Amino acid sequence: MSDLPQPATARGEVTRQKLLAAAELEFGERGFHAASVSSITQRAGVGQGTFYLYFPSKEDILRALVRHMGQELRHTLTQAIEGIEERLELERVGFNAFIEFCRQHKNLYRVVMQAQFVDEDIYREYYQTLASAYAAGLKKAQGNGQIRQGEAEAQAWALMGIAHFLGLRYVIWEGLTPPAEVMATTFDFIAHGLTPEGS
Amino acid sequence: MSDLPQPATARGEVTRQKLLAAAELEFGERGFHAASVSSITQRAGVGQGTFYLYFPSKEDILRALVRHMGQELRHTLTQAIEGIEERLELERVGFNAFIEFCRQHKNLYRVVMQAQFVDEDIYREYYQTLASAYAAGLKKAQGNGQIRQGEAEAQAWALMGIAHFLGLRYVIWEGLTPPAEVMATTFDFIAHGLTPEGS
Amino acid sequence: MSDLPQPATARGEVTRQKLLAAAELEFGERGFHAASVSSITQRAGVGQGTFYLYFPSKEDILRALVRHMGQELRHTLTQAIEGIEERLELERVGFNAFIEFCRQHKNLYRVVMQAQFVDEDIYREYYQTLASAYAAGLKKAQGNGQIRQGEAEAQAWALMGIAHFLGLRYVIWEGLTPPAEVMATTFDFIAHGLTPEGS
Amino acid sequence: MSDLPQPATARGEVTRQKLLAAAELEFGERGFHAASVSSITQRAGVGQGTFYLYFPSKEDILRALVRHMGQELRHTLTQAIEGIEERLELERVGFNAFIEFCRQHKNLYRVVMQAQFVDEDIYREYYQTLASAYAAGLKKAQGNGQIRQGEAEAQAWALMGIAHFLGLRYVIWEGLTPPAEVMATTFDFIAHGLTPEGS
DNA sequence: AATGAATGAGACTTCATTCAT
DNA sequence: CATGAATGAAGTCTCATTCAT
Repeated sequence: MSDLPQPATARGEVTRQKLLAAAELEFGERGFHAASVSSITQRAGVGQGTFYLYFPSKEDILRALVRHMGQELRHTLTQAIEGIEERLELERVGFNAFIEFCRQHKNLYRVVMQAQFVDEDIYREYYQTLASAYAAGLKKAQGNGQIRQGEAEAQAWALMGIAHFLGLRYVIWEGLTPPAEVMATTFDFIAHGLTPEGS
Repeated sequence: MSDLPQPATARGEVTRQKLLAAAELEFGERGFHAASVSSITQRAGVGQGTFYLYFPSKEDILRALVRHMGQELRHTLTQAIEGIEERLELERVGFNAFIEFCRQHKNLYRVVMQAQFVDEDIYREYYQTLASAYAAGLKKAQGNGQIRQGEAEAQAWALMGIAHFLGLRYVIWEGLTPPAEVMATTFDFIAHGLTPEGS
Repeated sequence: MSDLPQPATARGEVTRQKLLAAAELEFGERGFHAASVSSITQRAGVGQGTFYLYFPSKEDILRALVRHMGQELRHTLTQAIEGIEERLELERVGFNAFIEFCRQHKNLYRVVMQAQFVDEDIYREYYQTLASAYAAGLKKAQGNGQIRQGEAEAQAWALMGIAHFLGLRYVIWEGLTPPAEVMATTFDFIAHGLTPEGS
Repeated sequence: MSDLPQPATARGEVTRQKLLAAAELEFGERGFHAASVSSITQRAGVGQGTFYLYFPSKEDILRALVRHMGQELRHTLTQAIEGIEERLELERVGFNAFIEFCRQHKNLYRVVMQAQFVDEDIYREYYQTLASAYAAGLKKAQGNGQIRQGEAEAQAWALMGIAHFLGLRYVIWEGLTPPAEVMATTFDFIAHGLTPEGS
């Protein structure tokens, strides 16, 4: 019937980006249900009808947004840790990069959490994609003897949980980079938690 | 208008509990917005109007529910760890108790997360109350030399993050108690992360 | 089926009066629709169900109230003018009595006006009963040559209009007895308007 | 949320007028509370949601309607009496114009009276605006020696009361222009009531 | 490619009334 | 005589989506 809209023009792409940016703000501030399509289009500075030229429905823009933010996050982390051999150093840098990402995307948590009630799959995909990459790296580090042996999947989710909760507590709620002692204690915890027995 | 409705009879209390239980199911399955008051009352087996005899609004029953579940969780954990002196043992038992609580309250995560978009305060209160109690225990254990020194608050949030994410990944999403290796790896991580330098 | 309730006991009559008094306040303050039966019973200090022991419906208590207030008003006016022979003097006294009645029944206007939308007949009855008695008196005064000849009905409604609007403007809206000059001007107007040609 | 809806297109203005006209009929026939928004939109021949494009709430359309009818009435009266120098002649013409206005706006009384229970201010404004203009004219006529000295405000409200009650009794309730004798008696009353002592 | 007026389904909430106690 | 918990009909208002321009 109606093909999924994928405007090819540059002008169209600009409009699409404006809508995504507006949606991020609206979903973050008001939540998915309270954010109306009209508030999104107003913020984007386009007409209400224009929305449906780019997204088939309000749910779809949330899906697109979660995928987009997931990609950005993974891209940022990948860039940050590129070339780092030492695994614990990599963890530290990755953690810092995540915190910084949160600082620049205050709406990340709320957008992703809302997705759960709109499309459970997209929500799981967001975390699972992250976790798979994370676990793969840890598995390799286990192979190198850089970190403690064990279920890499479990380590990945545990580390994600730590980052998530500290990000929530300090960055999202208080708008701070976590204080130095918090960071120190956290790394102390992670480092000893991961360091192999004999080292 | 704004009289807090509180029918105090025994019959009334039964009705209130039925509504809370129905709301937990509805909010868990459908999410706050998709769950209609009428679906809650139908599930509770009472008339629509009855709802408003016990809760001033749909938002209020969510608030009540989050507080209720928070209390139940804290009560369960407190019971589980009662009398345990050794801190790492306490962590293990507490963690297991949390996992078990998740298994019995599959809607916990979804209910609590929804609260964020209805009443941010109640959402924060849920975690902060948990974290404060957790941090207090850790502080004491640091004093005893049972665990590594550091910012107890940071340790608490990190440990909560680990439990939360493993609960999400294994219990909520897959309906399992985490496999033995996962538990083993996780505790290995926690134990070494917390154990003091010299031990 | 259910006979119109007419409790014979003294205790019952007390309750009925409490309900009528409460209804007068509620209908006056909030208007018929905004006034709930439960607010009336609360104010009367009786249970909600008790209401229906005395009045078949919310509309019925308004009907009863309008009839009641109409009777009181007519009774008050009748008492006030009793024995006065001179018609203009009677008008003055009656007018003053009406103003005083308004002062003591601030809700009169609002209660009566609401009746119009609940039961047009009771509303008309209120004014027509008043007007008939008024016109009869004027007719007689015309016969005596005390006032100008003419359609007594028209005179009655005109005089009622004057009293009503001055009562609204000064008593109901401002809570005052109309200032002396206002009263003087008004009577000047009425007196000359009614005095027969030759006098 | 609270943007005042004001579609400015010509098509929009037509829709707005249709809604106002429909509301006048509905409020007049059924009263404010019994008149549902959906009955108004049905009568106007538009969709239910369209209502809220033009009026923020059901209360607001009543406010707009009362203001609108007040303006129309004042405009009609102003036109009718334009250029008339002799004050008593002006009163007669104005009175007739008012009666004619009532005949063409059978819902005027009911619409205005309802306003009292929705927004007391708009109700008072309606009468006060009328009364101020009326009193100003009377004051001037007093200055010219055309009418009896006195509190012009009191005269204005008395005259408004007369017109209102005769309009109610004959036009609104019976659908008639008041019979000739009624008009004659009324003017006789007014004329003598206003004519200065010595004339 | 863009617009924004129009739509109508659907949800929360209130409240008159009933009835078992 | 009195009560108050329970009911369910009904109404206001929001908002995603469509379509003619």
